[in-house]
Amino acid sequence: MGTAERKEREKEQRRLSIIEAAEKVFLSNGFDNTTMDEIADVAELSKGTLYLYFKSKEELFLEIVKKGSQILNSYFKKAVEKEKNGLDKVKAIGEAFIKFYNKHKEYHEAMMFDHSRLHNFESKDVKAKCVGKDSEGDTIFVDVINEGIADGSIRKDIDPVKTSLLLWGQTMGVLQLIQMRGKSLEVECKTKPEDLMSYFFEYTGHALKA
Amino acid sequence: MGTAERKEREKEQRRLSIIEAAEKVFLSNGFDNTTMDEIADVAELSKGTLYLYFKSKEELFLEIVKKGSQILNSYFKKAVEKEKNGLDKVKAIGEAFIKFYNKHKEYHEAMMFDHSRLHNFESKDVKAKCVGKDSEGDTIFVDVINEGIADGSIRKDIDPVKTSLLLWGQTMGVLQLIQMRGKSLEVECKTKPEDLMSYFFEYTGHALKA
DNA sequence: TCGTTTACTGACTACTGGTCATTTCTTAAC
DNA sequence: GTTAAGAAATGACCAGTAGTCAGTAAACGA
Repeated sequence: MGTAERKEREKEQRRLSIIEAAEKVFLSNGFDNTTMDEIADVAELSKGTLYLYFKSKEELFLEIVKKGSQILNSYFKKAVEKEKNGLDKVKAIGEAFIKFYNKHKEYHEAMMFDHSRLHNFESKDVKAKCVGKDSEGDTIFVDVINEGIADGSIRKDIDPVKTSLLLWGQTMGVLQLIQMRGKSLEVECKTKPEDLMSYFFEYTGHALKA
Repeated sequence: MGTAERKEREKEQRRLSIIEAAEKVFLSNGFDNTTMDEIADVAELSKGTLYLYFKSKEELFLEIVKKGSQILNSYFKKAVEKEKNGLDKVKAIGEAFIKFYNKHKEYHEAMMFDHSRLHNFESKDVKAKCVGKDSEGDTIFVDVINEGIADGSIRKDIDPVKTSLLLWGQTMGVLQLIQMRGKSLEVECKTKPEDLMSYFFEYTGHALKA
């Protein structure tokens, strides 16, 4: 009989509905201003039940980070398809990042938060990506750089792995700077976030091109 | 009579001793794992007293961040003195950052934490620095880049202000990546943190040099 | 129908940032 | 030396919240 299977499905369904509820609350209120009781309310369950499905508040939060990084990843894949040479693909990835940042600011914020606070946790998707691998084991960044070296659009004396690490770190850093100093940038430096970003692309292009 | 002055001094002294106690606890346990009671214990005062001198736990924490960024600043100043041309000074600043990171990991961590979590607070020293100004109003980064352009060591078509913002953001980002992925870097990418950093310098040199 | 397993509940605990009425100490005038 | 006013410090207390667990309800199989 399919009872066991049905139960399995229902359990998974419940799990997903908790994540959905958590997503709503976390993304609109942030980690610190979200209570487990609130999530339980939205999920129409008691707090205790949440702990049957997730070990802790942080673990539940990580599910949202994971979703965000999956979305980001799909942006990357789409961006790469359109371009012909390696260097353009690198730029397209950068632009995809910005697009993601603009369309999903809440996800981005959650991912940043995770990045800087929840060290102790394992989030394969996010962790792996900055290392050049996404959740499916692809090495988008490294591949694209290698492609660029092969097709002559990227200079030959760079190290693909190190460079992909660098680009990831740099992009995160610059975005973080923009996110936090947005207003003071304009006031104190007369620099619009978009301008700084496109300057960053230009700079990176210059650093990589053959 | 000097009573008032003496009281003033004593008050300042108390303030400093609270900061000192807070520093010990924050730097060894981190923000989240530190309680105000613990700080009060170390300072040999009651918790209530802490709140006579500091508005909140976060404000007290910011004092530590401030100290860190003052130390960092002194590293920068020293680094710049030694070098002759602009590009070398930029590199020296980068190396100073690493030196600071290695010698004062706990401060660096505190500063990172502040950066990513305590948005709402004003920490002039830190905030201003990434914008090219330190607490005394100097614009070390921008100055150094301008110097490099003038002496011909840095290419003329870069924007000093935007570039200094970029370099700051990038450096923070790369360091953050190293700090968080230290072990997995070596395992998954066969890349030592130091190697990645020196590669970063090389890369930056290439991007800036005339 | 009934015993058993599974899912769920919500009152409870432990902890902690922040408050404030009360106590203790200091000072200066008499 | 005494005392009253003011300053400094205290710690019991409050409110909020992550996480627990004994107990209840529902689903199931016999």
